Amino acid sequence: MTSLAGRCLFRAPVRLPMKAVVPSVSRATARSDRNPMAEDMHPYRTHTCGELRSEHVESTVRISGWVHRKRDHGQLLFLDIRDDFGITQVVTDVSSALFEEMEKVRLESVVRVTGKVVSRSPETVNPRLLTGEVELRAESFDVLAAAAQVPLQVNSDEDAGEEVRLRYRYLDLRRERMHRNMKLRTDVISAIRRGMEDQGFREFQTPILTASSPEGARDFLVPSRLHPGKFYALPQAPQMFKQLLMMGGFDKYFQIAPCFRDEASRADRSPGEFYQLDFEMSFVTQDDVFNAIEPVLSNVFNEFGGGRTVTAPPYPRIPYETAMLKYGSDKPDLRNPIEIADVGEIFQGSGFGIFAKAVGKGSVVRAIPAPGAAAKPRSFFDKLNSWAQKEGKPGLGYIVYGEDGAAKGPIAKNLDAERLERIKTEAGLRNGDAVFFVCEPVKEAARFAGIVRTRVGEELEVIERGAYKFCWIVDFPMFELDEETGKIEFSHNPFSMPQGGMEALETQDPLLIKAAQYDIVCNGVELSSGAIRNHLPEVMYRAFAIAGYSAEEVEREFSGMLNALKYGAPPHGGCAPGIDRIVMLLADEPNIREIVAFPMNQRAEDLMMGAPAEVPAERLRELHIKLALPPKRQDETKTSVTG
RNA sequence: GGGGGUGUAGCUCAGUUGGUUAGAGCGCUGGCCUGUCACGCCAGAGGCCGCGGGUUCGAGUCCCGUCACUCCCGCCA
Repeated sequence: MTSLAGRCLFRAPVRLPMKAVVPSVSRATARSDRNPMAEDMHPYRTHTCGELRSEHVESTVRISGWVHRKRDHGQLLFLDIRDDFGITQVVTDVSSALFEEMEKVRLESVVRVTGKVVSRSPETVNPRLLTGEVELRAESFDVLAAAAQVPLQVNSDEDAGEEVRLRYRYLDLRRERMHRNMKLRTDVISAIRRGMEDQGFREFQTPILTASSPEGARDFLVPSRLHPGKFYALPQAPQMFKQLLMMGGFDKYFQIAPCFRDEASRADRSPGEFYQLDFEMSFVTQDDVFNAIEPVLSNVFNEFGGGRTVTAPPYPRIPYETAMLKYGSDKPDLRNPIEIADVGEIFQGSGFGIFAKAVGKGSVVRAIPAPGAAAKPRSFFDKLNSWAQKEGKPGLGYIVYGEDGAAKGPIAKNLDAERLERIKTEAGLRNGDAVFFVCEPVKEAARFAGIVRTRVGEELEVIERGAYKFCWIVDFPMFELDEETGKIEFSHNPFSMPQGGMEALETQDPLLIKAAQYDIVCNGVELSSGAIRNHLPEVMYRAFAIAGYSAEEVEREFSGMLNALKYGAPPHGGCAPGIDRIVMLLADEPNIREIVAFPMNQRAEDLMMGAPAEVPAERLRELHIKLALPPKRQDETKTSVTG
């Protein structure tokens, strides 16, 4: 925390119209000593608003900044002047000719104050300000840029509505929280760059105007003036380019890569565009990839995580199937100590008919331990039961194991002692714990047990705070069955190497083949997915054939990539953690827009710049585009263009 | 595309069972105040209660529609 503040304070800003942003104290002092109201003083400032200390007392200085707050005592006036570096209190009184003008100035106006630094009397020192030991007695005052009444209060923590915040983002960015978040973001990104470069990665740029990719999300299209009827696409990720760089013989690539997807937004998913730490390495195994990125992430999280504990490398590696069973999710939050157990077999042929019958029909039973919940009142269990009913379930059965070891509850009555003991063992329960049950077909059982695990963890407050818990989810299935069409599809990235290579593709049940595909997860947030890539064209053809693509189709869709593979591609792999989500975790913000300077709103509109926007008919003509708008609103139909 | 929440002063919000002139804090304007640091005190301006329709003697409040913002599902290889 303190290192952060220090960094912000003394970092050299880029956009300031002078050489020495934080001029040496002695120089500034010496100058003003020669000529107190120095004409050769910098036109805007000799010091920043976060800089003045006791040692500056008696020197004449100049600061510029925004009027953060006014305290008008009638005969005595305080102005807090704010800039990127801090706040300095300026004082004047009625004996000064400046008093009237300073009293009138509106909040958020940009002003310049020249005057003498004076020390504050001990009882008026403000320990919460970096500059709180001193204040500036104004000897000259100018409004450099007057502010209109602001639509949101910069000097307040009170949350403004998001629409207002986005429309006036430049004001929102002045506020402390956004200012802190944006500085964190830039600092995190430069730390990541340093970390990657230290590991021997080189940063490359890849095209922004590229070809539409047939798989995955919808892409944004860019019309071509020179090629009527043809479109570029913005990259959803530089996936193919980074692989092509490997084939170009570069050993280790990375990029803070902009990615564009025309998909709906979520709180943790920004609409339109986001950034990935995209990287790729040649001649590597999965372990090599993990070993390369784990220290970079751990270092960044240790440096900027505000003292929270961080998983030390190597991170736990959890097979996909295990994750679905034990956590009911492929992005488990390991801060929650609860682990789900599979107990369907124990209910088979038991006296608890509902579960016994369902298991006979192929359902499974998952046990979700509730540590210490035996001490909870009946209402606790009732509350969870009615919550489950609201989620569309018949209810949420449970057994309570009392401190004396006796099993209680409606289900317990129908189970014999041996089964009750086996459940206790299988689910890792102790006396004083309770356990909830989910009985559903396997996929739904995993999903819902995962939700119950989270809910129970929250209710019992057993989720560890102050920690970043990382893990890898590995061994994703290569293919999956589309439930509607019954067809086999790639379950993730079609360019991943199937585990077992060609032999596996030719001899195994496709649905049992695992891919060399992995996700990195932190605190239940999926940071990225990655893979060891398929670098062999014949294996690629075979994999696509299983997913129902003919060789011709593959060649048509992926010709650039396939051709490159035919000229000797190194075995390679990589990963692409999301920068925005990393910063979100570090800033402890629940919404991704809080860590993006100029985000679009949920409907992918930029309210400040007015994007997207209609364009003049002339531009459309030039692009050979004719609009065919939906006949929804009358005022919109007018804009359709012929030509 | 679907579901939930919200929409009242420049900003954040309150507004009871449908009942007189719609309130508060901050900001804004004016007045008082020489040591505050979220300064304090007094006064004032500021409202198409998102918009349209309906029910009613009467609607910020109830109903229908619509728009906007937001959260979630679908989607995001």
